[in-house]
Amino acid sequence: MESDTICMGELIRSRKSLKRGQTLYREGEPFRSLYAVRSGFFKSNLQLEDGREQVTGFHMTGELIGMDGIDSGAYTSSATSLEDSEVCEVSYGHFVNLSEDVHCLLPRFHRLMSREILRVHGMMLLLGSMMAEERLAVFLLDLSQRYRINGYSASEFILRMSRDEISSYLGLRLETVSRAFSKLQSDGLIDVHHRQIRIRDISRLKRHHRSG
Amino acid sequence: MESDTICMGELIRSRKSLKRGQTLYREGEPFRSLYAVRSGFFKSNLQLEDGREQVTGFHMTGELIGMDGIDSGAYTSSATSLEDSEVCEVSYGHFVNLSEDVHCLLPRFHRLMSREILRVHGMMLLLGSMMAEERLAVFLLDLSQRYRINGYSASEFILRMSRDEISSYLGLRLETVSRAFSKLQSDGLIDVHHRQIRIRDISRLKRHHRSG
DNA sequence: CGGCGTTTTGATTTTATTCAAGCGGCGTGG
DNA sequence: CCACGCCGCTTGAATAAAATCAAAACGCCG
Repeated sequence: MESDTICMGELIRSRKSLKRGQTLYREGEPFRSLYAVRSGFFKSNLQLEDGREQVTGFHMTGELIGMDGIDSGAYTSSATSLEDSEVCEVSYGHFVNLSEDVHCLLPRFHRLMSREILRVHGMMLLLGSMMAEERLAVFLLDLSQRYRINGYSASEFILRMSRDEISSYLGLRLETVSRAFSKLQSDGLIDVHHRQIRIRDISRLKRHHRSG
Repeated sequence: MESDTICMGELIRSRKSLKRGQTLYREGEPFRSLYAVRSGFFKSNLQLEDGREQVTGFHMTGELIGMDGIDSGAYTSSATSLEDSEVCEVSYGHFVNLSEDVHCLLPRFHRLMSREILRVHGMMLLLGSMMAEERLAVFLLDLSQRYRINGYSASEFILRMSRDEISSYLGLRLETVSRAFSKLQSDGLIDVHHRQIRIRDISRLKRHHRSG
């Protein structure tokens, strides 16, 4: 095997650009690579035979996707870009080989997988025990925090996904999501104009998600 | 570091027995170990400040739990035995060291983490887009399959968990779960007597979960 | 300006929750 | 051994929440 730096180079070299709406990988395709989002925005979703769809996640810069393919060797979800995006393709085989030599990789990878488990456990809590408005409030707060982490405004941002995609992710119907947006606005917690969101009162929005 | 065999010995030596109702680890405790279930039955659950609880999983022989602690270094869920159980404690530190030498460990571990991600994505689908009876049908089919894998009957088994724990897991109320059990029974799909379950018509139960 | 896709809003129905009561097995103590 | 009370579960009736069906508003693009 070659030197670390070359391998490291290989690892991060293969970039891909995707136009809005393009699919990065599809449910059932053989799993070869993980993808680190460099810029842009993605959704992951599952399909049920009868046509029902479940959006399982939204992913932005700095996040790693494709880990669901490791178990069976085929992706179990599809990933689609919601705006022009760039990813870094990481060959899983290369990664495993490389991590034998480069010590710091493995713990980081494990933490990323663990974090995905946490996230989805949190989604179970949301889907299992929160009401519509609370779900939306938690969703907006989560987005807000992730934008902040990436250096964007935490209080003002543009939704990259449609109401329909939000509704699937939150286990609601499109109309219910729309009503919840309207309610949060009329309560003075947020401003909504189409996909433009402004959080007016973040602490009250957080409290919303306790007291219903 | 000592020889592989000694480490391997260490890795699997530390067994723990738990009586029914005992807690293996609690949300917030520092993360040190993963646990492989050797026998018995566990539940994992999250707590919300306001008292709401979400059961995030049920775990039986052969399954690995505790992976949610890797990211932050503290467990983010609690694990409780639902019957007298035995686990094998696996020090995460030891495991990582050992996996540098013993090649086969890492892929297996990654697959187990990946599998947990799959499982919970599936739960998102269930919680996000299925109705009460369908959720219960899917739950029973999943249990059935896991019992089969472990060499038990797939068509007759005893539930280790209460109606309340099932309802939390399925994002429903206890009463709704009870009604769903009764409905599946009156439809001739299953027999229920308290916690004793018999699946009468597995293929129809599977279809139930398509057509509602 | 007109048409299209997306979103919002309204009225109604369906589904699950809530509240309340009853059942039934099980263990305890008389 | 039986009666009692408790706990977990089931069932019923009323209520609340979200889904569904339907229509109107809005922004976008040609």
